[in-house]
Amino acid sequence: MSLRHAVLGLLADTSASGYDLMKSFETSLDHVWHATQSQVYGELGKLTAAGLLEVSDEGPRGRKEYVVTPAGRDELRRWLTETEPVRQRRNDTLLRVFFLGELSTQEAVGFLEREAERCAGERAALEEVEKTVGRVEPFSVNGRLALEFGLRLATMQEEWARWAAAQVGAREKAAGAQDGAASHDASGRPVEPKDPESSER
Amino acid sequence: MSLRHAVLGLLADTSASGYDLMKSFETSLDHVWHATQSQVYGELGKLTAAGLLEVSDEGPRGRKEYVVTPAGRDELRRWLTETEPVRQRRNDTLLRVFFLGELSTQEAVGFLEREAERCAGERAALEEVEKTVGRVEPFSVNGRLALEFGLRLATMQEEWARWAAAQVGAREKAAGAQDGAASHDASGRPVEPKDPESSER
DNA sequence: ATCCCACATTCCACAGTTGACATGTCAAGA
DNA sequence: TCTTGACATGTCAACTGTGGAATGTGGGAT
Repeated sequence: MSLRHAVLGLLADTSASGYDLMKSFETSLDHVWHATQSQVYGELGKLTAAGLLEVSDEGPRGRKEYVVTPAGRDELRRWLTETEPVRQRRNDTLLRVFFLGELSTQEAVGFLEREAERCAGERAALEEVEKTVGRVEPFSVNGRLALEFGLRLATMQEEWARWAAAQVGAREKAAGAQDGAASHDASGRPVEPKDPESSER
Repeated sequence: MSLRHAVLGLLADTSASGYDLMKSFETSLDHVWHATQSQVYGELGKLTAAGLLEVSDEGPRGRKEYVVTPAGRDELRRWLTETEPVRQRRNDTLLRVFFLGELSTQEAVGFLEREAERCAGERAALEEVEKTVGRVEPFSVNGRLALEFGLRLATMQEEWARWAAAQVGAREKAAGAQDGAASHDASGRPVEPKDPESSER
């Protein structure tokens, strides 16, 4: 559902072609709202049919320039002010954490350490973006908010993964001769207590 | 794709019926891997047809008890050790952050403050779980790792949202008589710089 | 005996996502 | 002139996800 709003939002200030929008999705929004060609062109058609967009111009090569209609602008505002963000309900890494008991402690620690390294790499990349942005041009004010989120998230995840690796590694030491038993909880089931929310927005 | 692995993982230690699995998804895994009835029963059929599960028992009311086959166990291990977690590529909240410029500063601050309150509530709920778990029964060792992740995530998100609200609010003050201009960057487009990664795993 | 709720399974129509495929045009460079 | 890569659009089939609906059974309480 938010694809339509992403398209409306991108067009809110500047009209653009489908191809331009694709570029925006690839460069700026890829990790905030990934969208494929099929989706974007499909959505443009739907939004136009629904009267939320209109074709403002046509150029060479079949180019169509889209602009938001007043109805489209209203819909964008309605979405922003009257609906709640949809929370994410799936997290592949955490799913795997639940089943780490299927692995040896060494393998489990390895998984968590790889995760930490991946996050460290991501944090470094974001820090690089932060530097570039500071030097090159006035950064989008809202883009900077999102960048900070990404930085804090990467940092948090890295720290958690390192902590988790240390926890799992420490269990091996404490378990000593009871390695097999210590990899599982009392019932051997990792799913018995109420699961913590790990939803991400 | 990970639904199949979630099912395999849940069955790895204890055989269960489709209905039991549904309960596990609802209670323990709902925020780690949400799954619907259609999906679970559908997947059970596919996994059984593929030889990764088998029906070990049948009971009253058409009950079928499923157990993982050796091939199923191998597939679970392969997934855990040979594939990387799929990263999330969409985040509704951050998408909205990109378009906060469409709102008044007051509205934008309101959005961020509501977000912070939601996260605070989530953190409180997780802390409650943490306490309950400490008192009631031995908590799954891996479940506790996930719980800690959820806590850190909620905390990080709350702090970020409060920071962001303060940033946006401070811009209003600094802008003073230039309120309209200050809500946008130089070009009025929130998407120009390379977007920070906000992917969540 | 009857009722009701939990146990238990199967199925549906629709929407969203993926990862391409396909075709055509323009403009710059060789 | 020809080539090539970017510009530009549209479409497809398969899969996943959603939010139910539907049907039937067992067992405990009244």
